[in-house]
Amino acid sequence: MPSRIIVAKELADIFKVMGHPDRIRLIEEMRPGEEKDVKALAESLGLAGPRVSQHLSLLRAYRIVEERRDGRHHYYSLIQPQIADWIIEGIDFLEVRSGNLKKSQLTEAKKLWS
Amino acid sequence: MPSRIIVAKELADIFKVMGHPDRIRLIEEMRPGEEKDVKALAESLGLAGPRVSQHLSLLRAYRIVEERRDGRHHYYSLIQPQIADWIIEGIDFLEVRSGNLKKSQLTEAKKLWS
DNA sequence: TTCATATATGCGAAATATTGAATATATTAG
DNA sequence: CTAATATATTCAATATTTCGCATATATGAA
Repeated sequence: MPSRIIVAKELADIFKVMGHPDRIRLIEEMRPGEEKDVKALAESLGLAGPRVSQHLSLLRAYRIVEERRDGRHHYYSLIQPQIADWIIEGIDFLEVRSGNLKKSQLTEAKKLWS
Repeated sequence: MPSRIIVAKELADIFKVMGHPDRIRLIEEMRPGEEKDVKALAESLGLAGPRVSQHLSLLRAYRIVEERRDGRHHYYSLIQPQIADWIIEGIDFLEVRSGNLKKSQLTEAKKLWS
């Protein structure tokens, strides 16, 4: 099988993993090299614990995050912190898109995440 | 609604759009500023016309590609050609992932698409 | 007009993803 | 040990995507 097809498939897989707003926010919450436990992540996103845990286990399955256990706390961090920057670069491609978001929101989000 | 939530949602949307191997390959086929018609795209990917047309209409809905009609040919091109480069940068995050792909395949795909 | 080509759209079935709730496990405190 | 906390896993309902195929439209050729 040609390498392009394989690589396209693998790329599609991580895009799919990141194709969920909660997971994007989780990744950005773990910005370089902030490690956080599940409860802290759940609270800052305003989500239920089990949901965050589910998202994290998917991110872990795709080796985007890793887990460090300390007692009953599970601390998560990005395996490749640069992935958070790469996602932020993607914000540039939103500008062109129609209507429902203003340039100020894009720059604000960029700032908050950087 | 906080800008981070809105932007995360919008980012997730384009990630979702790119979360399909055919669409990634389509984008890379239209590399800067190669415009191609549906038949040419379908042939180089080895896919049926209608499938490619469906993918393209999704990419168009998300303003990733634009269409130029000339007679019965519809030529597609990237609205923001840099998006193809950005996707290629994402290949770096695949290296860490387990097993089924070799470093040589990653560099080969990168080369073929660049 | 009729035919062939290029592309788009609609449809239904199968596969996948998301959700919230319930339950399970592991760890520490008392 | 028991209770409480932190996290993970499972389950079923629902929603969304994907796929292949059939059909529709639009253009140009004869």
